[in-house]
Amino acid sequence: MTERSFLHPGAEEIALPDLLFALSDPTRLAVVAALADGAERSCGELGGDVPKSTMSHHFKILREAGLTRARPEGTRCRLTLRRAELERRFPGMLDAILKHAGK
Amino acid sequence: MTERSFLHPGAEEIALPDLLFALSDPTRLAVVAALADGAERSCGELGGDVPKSTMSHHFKILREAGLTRARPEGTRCRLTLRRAELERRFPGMLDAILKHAGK
DNA sequence: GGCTATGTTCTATAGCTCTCGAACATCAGA
DNA sequence: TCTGATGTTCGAGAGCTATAGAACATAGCC
Repeated sequence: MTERSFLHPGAEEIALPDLLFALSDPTRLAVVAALADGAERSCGELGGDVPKSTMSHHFKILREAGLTRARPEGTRCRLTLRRAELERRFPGMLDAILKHAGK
Repeated sequence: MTERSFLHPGAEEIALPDLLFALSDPTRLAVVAALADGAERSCGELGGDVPKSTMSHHFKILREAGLTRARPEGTRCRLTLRRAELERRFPGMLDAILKHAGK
Protein backbone atom coordinates (compact mmCIF):
# COMPACT_ATOMS: atom_id res chain seq x y z
CA MET A 1 0.00 0.00 0.00
CA THR A 2 1.70 3.13 -1.08
CA GLU A 3 -0.77 5.42 0.63
CA ARG A 4 -1.75 4.80 4.17
CA SER A 5 -5.41 5.09 3.58
CA PHE A 6 -7.74 5.22 0.63
CA LEU A 7 -10.20 7.80 -0.47
CA HIS A 8 -13.76 6.93 0.39
CA PRO A 9 -16.74 9.17 -0.29
CA GLY A 10 -18.85 10.07 2.70
CA ALA A 11 -22.20 8.32 2.87
CA GLU A 12 -24.01 11.47 1.78
CA GLU A 13 -21.79 11.88 -1.26
CA ILE A 14 -22.61 8.49 -2.70
CA ALA A 15 -24.42 9.03 -5.99
CA LEU A 16 -26.87 6.58 -7.46
CA PRO A 17 -25.55 6.66 -11.04
CA ASP A 18 -22.03 5.97 -9.78
CA LEU A 19 -23.28 3.04 -7.75
CA LEU A 20 -25.16 1.58 -10.67
CA PHE A 21 -22.22 2.07 -12.98
CA ALA A 22 -19.87 0.34 -10.57
CA LEU A 23 -22.27 -2.58 -10.37
CA SER A 24 -22.78 -2.78 -14.12
CA ASP A 25 -19.51 -4.61 -14.69
CA PRO A 26 -19.73 -8.39 -14.18
CA THR A 27 -16.31 -8.57 -12.53
CA ARG A 28 -17.21 -5.87 -10.04
CA LEU A 29 -20.68 -7.24 -9.43
CA ALA A 30 -19.09 -10.59 -8.58
CA VAL A 31 -16.78 -8.90 -6.10
CA VAL A 32 -19.68 -7.17 -4.40
CA ALA A 33 -21.67 -10.39 -4.34
CA ALA A 34 -18.70 -12.13 -2.74
CA LEU A 35 -18.63 -9.48 -0.03
CA ALA A 36 -22.35 -9.61 0.55
CA ASP A 37 -22.08 -11.90 3.56
CA GLY A 38 -20.44 -9.08 5.46
CA ALA A 39 -17.09 -10.78 5.86
CA GLU A 40 -13.89 -8.91 5.25
CA ARG A 41 -11.76 -10.23 2.40
CA SER A 42 -8.41 -9.41 0.94
CA CYS A 43 -7.99 -8.39 -2.67
CA GLY A 44 -6.19 -11.58 -3.48
CA GLU A 45 -9.16 -13.67 -2.45
CA LEU A 46 -11.44 -11.74 -4.73
CA GLY A 47 -9.38 -11.69 -7.89
CA GLY A 48 -9.69 -15.14 -9.37
CA ASP A 49 -7.42 -15.38 -12.39
CA VAL A 50 -7.71 -11.74 -13.41
CA PRO A 51 -4.38 -9.83 -13.35
CA LYS A 52 -3.78 -7.85 -10.21
CA SER A 53 -3.51 -4.51 -11.95
CA THR A 54 -6.89 -5.06 -13.56
CA MET A 55 -8.48 -5.98 -10.25
CA SER A 56 -6.87 -2.99 -8.58
CA HIS A 57 -8.59 -0.82 -11.15
CA HIS A 58 -11.96 -2.40 -10.38
CA PHE A 59 -11.40 -2.10 -6.64
CA LYS A 60 -10.76 1.58 -7.08
CA ILE A 61 -14.01 2.09 -8.93
CA LEU A 62 -15.96 0.19 -6.29
CA ARG A 63 -14.29 2.16 -3.53
CA GLU A 64 -14.81 5.55 -5.13
CA ALA A 65 -18.41 4.75 -5.89
CA GLY A 66 -18.89 4.16 -2.19
CA LEU A 67 -19.61 0.46 -2.35
CA THR A 68 -16.60 -0.89 -0.54
CA ARG A 69 -14.31 0.18 2.23
CA ALA A 70 -10.63 -0.67 2.00
CA ARG A 71 -8.43 -1.11 5.02
CA PRO A 72 -4.68 -1.69 4.71
CA GLU A 73 -3.45 -4.54 6.87
CA GLY A 74 0.21 -5.24 6.54
CA THR A 75 0.99 -5.66 2.91
CA ARG A 76 -2.58 -6.71 2.33
CA CYS A 77 -5.69 -4.76 1.63
CA ARG A 78 -8.87 -5.89 3.30
CA LEU A 79 -12.23 -5.03 1.76
CA THR A 80 -15.71 -4.87 3.17
CA LEU A 81 -19.06 -3.89 1.74
CA ARG A 82 -20.39 -0.62 3.16
CA ARG A 83 -23.66 -2.34 3.83
CA ALA A 84 -25.02 -0.36 6.74
CA GLU A 85 -24.23 3.00 5.22
CA LEU A 86 -25.66 2.03 1.87
CA GLU A 87 -28.74 0.64 3.53
CA ARG A 88 -29.29 3.93 5.30
CA ARG A 89 -28.85 6.00 2.17
CA PHE A 90 -30.56 3.68 -0.32
CA PRO A 91 -32.83 1.46 1.75
CA GLY A 92 -33.48 -1.93 0.21
CA MET A 93 -31.63 -1.24 -2.97
CA LEU A 94 -28.43 -3.17 -2.61
CA ASP A 95 -30.18 -6.29 -1.40
CA ALA A 96 -32.67 -6.03 -4.22
CA ILE A 97 -29.83 -5.97 -6.72
CA LEU A 98 -27.60 -8.57 -5.14
CA LYS A 99 -30.50 -10.97 -4.91
CA HIS A 100 -30.25 -11.19 -8.68
CA ALA A 101 -26.50 -11.12 -9.15
CA GLY A 102 -25.53 -13.81 -11.59
CA LYS A 103 -28.38 -13.11 -13.99
CA MET B 1 -39.64 5.36 -37.96
CA THR B 2 -37.53 3.72 -40.55
CA GLU B 3 -38.16 0.22 -39.32
CA ARG B 4 -41.59 -0.91 -38.48
CA SER B 5 -40.70 -2.33 -35.16
CA PHE B 6 -37.77 -2.21 -32.79
CA LEU B 7 -35.59 -4.92 -31.40
CA HIS B 8 -36.49 -5.86 -27.86
CA PRO B 9 -34.82 -8.61 -25.90
CA GLY B 10 -37.10 -11.30 -24.55
CA ALA B 11 -37.71 -11.16 -20.83
CA GLU B 12 -35.37 -14.10 -20.25
CA GLU B 13 -32.57 -12.45 -22.17
CA ILE B 14 -32.46 -9.36 -20.02
CA ALA B 15 -29.10 -9.27 -18.29
CA LEU B 16 -28.51 -7.57 -14.96
CA PRO B 17 -25.26 -5.78 -15.91
CA ASP B 18 -26.93 -4.34 -19.00
CA LEU B 19 -29.85 -3.11 -16.91
CA LEU B 20 -27.57 -1.47 -14.38
CA PHE B 21 -25.45 0.08 -17.08
CA ALA B 22 -28.50 1.52 -18.79
CA LEU B 23 -29.63 3.01 -15.49
CA SER B 24 -26.21 4.41 -14.63
CA ASP B 25 -26.62 7.42 -16.90
CA PRO B 26 -28.53 10.31 -15.31
CA THR B 27 -30.35 11.16 -18.52
CA ARG B 28 -31.56 7.60 -18.94
CA LEU B 29 -32.39 7.20 -15.29
CA ALA B 30 -34.56 10.30 -15.56
CA VAL B 31 -36.36 8.81 -18.55
CA VAL B 32 -37.07 5.61 -16.68
CA ALA B 33 -38.23 7.56 -13.64
CA ALA B 34 -40.57 9.54 -15.87
CA LEU B 35 -42.06 6.31 -17.18
CA ALA B 36 -42.39 4.79 -13.74
CA ASP B 37 -46.05 5.68 -13.40
CA GLY B 38 -46.82 3.20 -16.14
CA ALA B 39 -48.09 5.75 -18.62
CA GLU B 40 -47.02 5.63 -22.22
CA ARG B 41 -45.04 8.61 -23.42
CA SER B 42 -43.61 9.73 -26.71
CA CYS B 43 -39.92 10.41 -27.16
CA GLY B 44 -40.53 14.10 -27.56
CA GLU B 45 -42.09 14.35 -24.12
CA LEU B 46 -39.07 12.73 -22.55
CA GLY B 47 -36.29 14.66 -24.19
CA GLY B 48 -36.22 18.01 -22.46
CA ASP B 49 -33.68 20.23 -24.18
CA VAL B 50 -31.34 17.44 -25.20
CA PRO B 51 -30.88 17.07 -28.99
CA LYS B 52 -33.06 14.43 -30.58
CA SER B 53 -30.18 12.37 -31.92
CA THR B 54 -28.70 12.17 -28.46
CA MET B 55 -31.98 11.08 -26.95
CA SER B 56 -32.46 8.54 -29.68
CA HIS B 57 -29.16 7.01 -28.68
CA HIS B 58 -30.27 6.77 -25.05
CA PHE B 59 -33.63 5.33 -26.02
CA LYS B 60 -31.87 2.64 -27.96
CA ILE B 61 -29.75 1.67 -24.99
CA LEU B 62 -32.77 1.53 -22.71
CA ARG B 63 -34.67 -0.54 -25.24
CA GLU B 64 -31.87 -3.00 -25.90
CA ALA B 65 -31.23 -3.40 -22.20
CA GLY B 66 -34.85 -4.48 -21.87
CA LEU B 67 -36.05 -1.57 -19.78
CA THR B 68 -38.43 0.03 -22.21
CA ARG B 69 -40.74 -1.06 -24.96
CA ALA B 70 -41.09 1.13 -28.03
CA ARG B 71 -44.21 1.19 -30.13
CA PRO B 72 -44.39 3.19 -33.36
CA GLU B 73 -47.56 5.25 -33.64
CA GLY B 74 -47.78 7.32 -36.73
CA THR B 75 -44.65 9.38 -36.96
CA ARG B 76 -44.25 9.12 -33.23
CA CYS B 77 -42.64 6.57 -31.02
CA ARG B 78 -44.40 5.69 -27.82
CA LEU B 79 -42.43 4.30 -24.90
CA THR B 80 -43.43 2.30 -21.87
CA LEU B 81 -41.52 0.76 -19.02
CA ARG B 82 -41.50 -3.05 -19.15
CA ARG B 83 -42.55 -3.08 -15.54
CA ALA B 84 -44.38 -6.38 -15.29
CA GLU B 85 -41.74 -8.33 -17.15
CA LEU B 86 -38.94 -6.78 -15.17
CA GLU B 87 -40.78 -7.42 -11.95
CA ARG B 88 -41.13 -11.07 -12.86
CA ARG B 89 -37.48 -11.47 -13.76
CA PHE B 90 -35.96 -9.22 -11.09
CA PRO B 91 -38.56 -8.99 -8.33
CA GLY B 92 -38.40 -5.79 -6.33
CA MET B 93 -35.30 -4.48 -8.02
CA LEU B 94 -36.61 -1.76 -10.29
CA ASP B 95 -38.79 -0.25 -7.59
CA ALA B 96 -35.92 -0.34 -5.14
CA ILE B 97 -33.78 1.62 -7.57
CA LEU B 98 -36.40 4.07 -8.78
CA LYS B 99 -37.31 4.90 -5.23
CA HIS B 100 -33.94 6.63 -5.04
CA ALA B 101 -33.74 8.15 -8.48
CA GLY B 102 -32.57 11.72 -8.15
CA LYS B 103 -29.91 10.94 -5.58
C1' DG C 1 20.01 -6.46 4.70
C1' DG C 2 17.95 -9.57 1.29
C1' DC C 3 13.76 -12.08 -0.18
C1' DT C 4 9.05 -12.78 -0.93
C1' DA C 5 4.15 -11.68 -0.95
C1' DT C 6 0.67 -8.37 -1.73
C1' DG C 7 -1.13 -4.52 -4.07
C1' DT C 8 -0.79 -0.03 -6.26
C1' DT C 9 0.64 3.11 -9.86
C1' DC C 10 2.34 4.00 -14.46
C1' DT C 11 1.93 3.56 -19.27
C1' DA C 12 0.02 2.00 -23.40
C1' DT C 13 -3.59 0.33 -26.34
C1' DA C 14 -7.93 -1.04 -28.15
C1' DG C 15 -12.60 -0.40 -27.91
C1' DC C 16 -16.54 1.73 -26.27
C1' DT C 17 -19.68 5.81 -24.99
C1' DC C 18 -21.53 10.32 -25.21
C1' DT C 19 -22.72 14.13 -27.86
C1' DC C 20 -24.62 16.36 -31.70
C1' DG C 21 -25.09 18.18 -36.47
C1' DA C 22 -26.64 16.60 -40.98
C1' DA C 23 -29.12 13.69 -43.80
C1' DC C 24 -32.80 10.63 -44.19
C1' DA C 25 -37.43 8.17 -43.48
C1' DT C 26 -42.22 8.11 -42.30
C1' DC C 27 -46.66 9.80 -41.43
C1' DA C 28 -50.52 13.22 -40.95
C1' DG C 29 -52.89 17.05 -42.67
C1' DA C 30 -53.93 20.92 -45.66
C1' DT D 1 -48.55 16.44 -53.42
C1' DC D 2 -46.26 19.53 -50.62
C1' DT D 3 -45.20 20.68 -45.92
C1' DG D 4 -44.31 20.13 -41.17
C1' DA D 5 -43.64 17.11 -37.27
C1' DT D 6 -41.35 13.29 -35.26
C1' DG D 7 -37.64 10.27 -34.84
C1' DT D 8 -33.86 7.39 -36.63
C1' DT D 9 -29.40 6.72 -38.68
C1' DC D 10 -24.86 8.24 -40.11
C1' DG D 11 -20.52 10.31 -39.27
C1' DA D 12 -17.12 12.56 -36.58
C1' DG D 13 -14.80 14.05 -32.41
C1' DA D 14 -13.65 13.98 -27.58
C1' DG D 15 -13.32 11.47 -23.63
C1' DC D 16 -13.69 7.53 -20.94
C1' DT D 17 -13.10 2.37 -19.78
C1' DA D 18 -11.17 -2.21 -19.61
C1' DT D 19 -7.14 -4.81 -19.85
C1' DA D 20 -2.66 -5.91 -18.68
C1' DG D 21 2.52 -5.80 -18.44
C1' DA D 22 6.25 -3.35 -16.00
C1' DA D 23 7.92 -0.83 -12.36
C1' DC D 24 7.37 0.50 -7.76
C1' DA D 25 6.08 0.57 -2.66
C1' DT D 26 5.32 -1.67 1.70
C1' DA D 27 5.43 -5.16 5.23
C1' DG D 28 6.81 -9.57 7.22
C1' DC D 29 10.31 -12.95 7.77
C1' DC D 30 14.76 -15.31 7.37
